[in-house]
Amino acid sequence: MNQRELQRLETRRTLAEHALRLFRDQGFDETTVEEIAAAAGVSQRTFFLHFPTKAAAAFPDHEERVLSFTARLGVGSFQANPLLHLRQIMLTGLDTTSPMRRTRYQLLARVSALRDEDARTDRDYEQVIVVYLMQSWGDSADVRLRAHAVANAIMGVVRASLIGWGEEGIDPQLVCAEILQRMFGSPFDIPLQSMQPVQSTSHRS
Amino acid sequence: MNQRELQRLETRRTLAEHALRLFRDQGFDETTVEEIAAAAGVSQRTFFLHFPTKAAAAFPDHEERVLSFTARLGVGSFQANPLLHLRQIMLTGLDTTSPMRRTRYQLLARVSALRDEDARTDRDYEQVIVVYLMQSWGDSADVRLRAHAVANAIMGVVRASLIGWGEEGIDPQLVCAEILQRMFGSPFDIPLQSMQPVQSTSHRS
DNA sequence: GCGTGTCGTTGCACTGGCTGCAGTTAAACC
DNA sequence: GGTTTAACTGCAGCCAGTGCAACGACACGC
Repeated sequence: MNQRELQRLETRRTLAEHALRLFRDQGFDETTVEEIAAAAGVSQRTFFLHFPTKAAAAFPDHEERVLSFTARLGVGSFQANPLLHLRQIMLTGLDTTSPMRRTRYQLLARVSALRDEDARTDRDYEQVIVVYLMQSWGDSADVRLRAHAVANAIMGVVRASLIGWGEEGIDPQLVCAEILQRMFGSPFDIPLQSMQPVQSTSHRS
Repeated sequence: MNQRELQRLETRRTLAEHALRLFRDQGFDETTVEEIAAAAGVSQRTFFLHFPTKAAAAFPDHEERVLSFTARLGVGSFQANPLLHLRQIMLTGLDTTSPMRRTRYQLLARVSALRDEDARTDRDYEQVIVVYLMQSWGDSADVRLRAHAVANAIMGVVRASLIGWGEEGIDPQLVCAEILQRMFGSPFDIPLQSMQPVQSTSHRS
């Protein structure tokens, strides 16, 4: 690794660190980019060379996490049961060891601008999931829509679990595993394209 | 209705109309608030008296839709099967008759700033759904989390259906009904709080 | 009708996120 | 050692969004 690349990464890391700290200590709206840059010892212009928006500094590892997710999912390889595999990968991605991630999700509960950013990053995961599912399910407008629906549903569960983790410390893996199990276990573990329409609505009172 | 209120509503309607038209014709980023206001014959300052952000002008009926949704859901009344009732209300809310709504969802597919705004409005629905579900399921941190998860999952399906409608004209009611049926029909139609953890992962290949 | 208060609207000045551009410095390369 | 490259900087500027003081027309009580 170059000295240049090293310095660049260090600057980025420092910016993200101070950004999260300032957001937590004095609030998102009350923190200016100028302040973050000053705290990190660089100019405001440099901040925007590293992050496209102020909120993006709170998610500095987003890109590599998406890449890691894509790799672990094994887009390009084939699975006997893609949804089961997907659930497994989603769950193993929920590491609860990093205090920085915890701080981030605690902030999420309070700062709407960060929830916006979080929702934005989720769209990248959604795209990966859709591509992955369509490898197994086929390539049509109908299948694409189902893939989007399933991806949205899964990520909704994950998001709720993570916010619950930030707010109340509930282990996201446990609750997420249980709910996904119920959604995936049946009937979601068969390819949706092979499903027949359901007529009657049988349910208990 | 006052002449004043009438004029105010008319101004708001005109602003929203020109905003959507300009977004569609020349792009979101290429349209300034100044332009929208000028097209509607008012000042830029007035625009921000009617809408908090530029993007919000693309969703002028959001607040009343949430109120209508809340009313139709009957928050405050009790249902034998709340999830079944919720699904019904969500489906009847998917009216596909308004060309303006169609335009909006076509724009959603292209303009990320509007997807952000859409995600933001969805959080209001989520809140309503959570309150509604907790009336039936009880009031604890665990139940709240499950309610959020379910709400996110449902709205994910609805959102995907609506985008599919905008992009490819697929009837959102049909596909949404089918997928929600599969998620709700079983096992989601029993209160989650009464569910037992699931141990084994039985699935077909 | 008439005064008074309310309210939709306006202009202005200002903050702050974000960008384009031209330039400096120091590491990297040959 | 000279050239190229790239991280960083300063500056000027655009645009979204806000606070404030004011204006004018409508509403309302008398």
